[in-house]
Amino acid sequence: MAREKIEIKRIANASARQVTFSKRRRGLFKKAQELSILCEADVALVVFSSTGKLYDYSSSSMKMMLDKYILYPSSNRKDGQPNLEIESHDLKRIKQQIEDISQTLRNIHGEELEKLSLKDLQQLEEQLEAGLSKVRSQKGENILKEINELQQKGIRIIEENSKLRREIKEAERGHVENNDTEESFFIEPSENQDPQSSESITNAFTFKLHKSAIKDYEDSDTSLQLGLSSQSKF
Amino acid sequence: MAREKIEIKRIANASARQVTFSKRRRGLFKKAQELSILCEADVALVVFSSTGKLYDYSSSSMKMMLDKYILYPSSNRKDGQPNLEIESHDLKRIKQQIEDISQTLRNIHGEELEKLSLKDLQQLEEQLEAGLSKVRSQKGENILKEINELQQKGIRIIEENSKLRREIKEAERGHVENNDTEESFFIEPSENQDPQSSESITNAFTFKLHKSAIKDYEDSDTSLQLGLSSQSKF
DNA sequence: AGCTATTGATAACC
DNA sequence: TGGTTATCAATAGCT
Repeated sequence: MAREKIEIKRIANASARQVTFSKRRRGLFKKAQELSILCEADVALVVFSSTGKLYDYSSSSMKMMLDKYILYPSSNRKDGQPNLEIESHDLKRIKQQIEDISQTLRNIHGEELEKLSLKDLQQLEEQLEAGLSKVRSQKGENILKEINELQQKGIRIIEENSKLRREIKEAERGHVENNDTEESFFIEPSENQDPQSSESITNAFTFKLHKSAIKDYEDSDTSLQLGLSSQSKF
Repeated sequence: MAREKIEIKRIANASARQVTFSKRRRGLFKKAQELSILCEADVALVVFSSTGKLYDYSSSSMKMMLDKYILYPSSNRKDGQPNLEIESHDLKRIKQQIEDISQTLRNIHGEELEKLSLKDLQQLEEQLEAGLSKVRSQKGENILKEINELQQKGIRIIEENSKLRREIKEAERGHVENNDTEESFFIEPSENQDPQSSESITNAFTFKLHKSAIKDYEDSDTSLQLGLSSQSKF
């Protein structure tokens, strides 16, 4: 219904097809709505584009429509046979799939293993080993990352610390009356006059953690867990 | 689109409404089909007349369409909120279950670990270790059980063997013509006249397996895997 | 995303 | 329902 008559067959040109889809889809939905209003009909329309996108319309709730459709007596149908296996059939299959997967999951957690053959157990063991290996590897990466971040943070704090100490020295040399107004960061200058504890508590902790972490990580990937697993996500 | 323009609202006259329903319904179904053909779209259309009569069309099978619709990911929907209210009852729960299980399963197989926090990874590792431990334990039990069965079988065959040998001796003493009609079981009597190889090959294998299995199982639970994992279920 | 010449759908009538 | 026809609505090809 336009400049030229077109044959009803797949439109070859993809973009032309997309345009036509948009236009005709709108028209179809409009007509569906008009029918439902003019004639008091219940209309449900579901369209999937060739790319899988969903468009739907229902004069009432789609749930009600589908229930109505599914429950429509098969004897009154023109297409005769199968009607409400719609739910039973596929839902059953899906439920079965979930059941199977759940069983696998239980097995993975070491439950209900009695039902498995030795072959199954062997496969399961290999799966778990592979997964465990990957999990540990990822954990290792995360730990290294965390350590790195802590290290960077430590370096920044040390620099800050040195800077502050320099400022304090200068301050002590001259005007003592300014001591309290000077902004202090992490380290209270008056408590850091012992040269041997020249790092703040925070710094000391950071680096202790760093050193032992590196060491512990290299020969055991679990020793740090308690200390680090309570950290936030990153 | 006709002699006069009409307002889109319920047609008061019942018979006029019925006529319009027939005509427009046909038009709607035609357009639905054209859309599906022209644009390679999947279209499903369900119409109930005001009297409750059902008319439906689907470019593919209606069952397939509705499944597709019901399982359409809620996140991709345009109508936003309570999307698949169709989700009759369990469907929502089932979908959620599938999501959860799939995610867990992927994690267990060591996929998509990047999204997990160190804490999550730690928990996952512990889960996998626990599961692995149980799987190995069960595998050990199964191995012992299989060994036991093989052992019992071996004993039975040895007894059978002895019995057969006794019968052969008796047969040799008397009527030799009966030799071929006698049923032989696992062991061909004529090939077992050497007293030192008095067990059949099957028996020998069984007991070799048994001995080494017990030994190997006690200090390593993997050495037997290749040999036994190809056995049938039991 | 608009425009418009055409085709297609259909309201009123039979 | 089914058919006819004057109109209105949808849209194909362009821009």
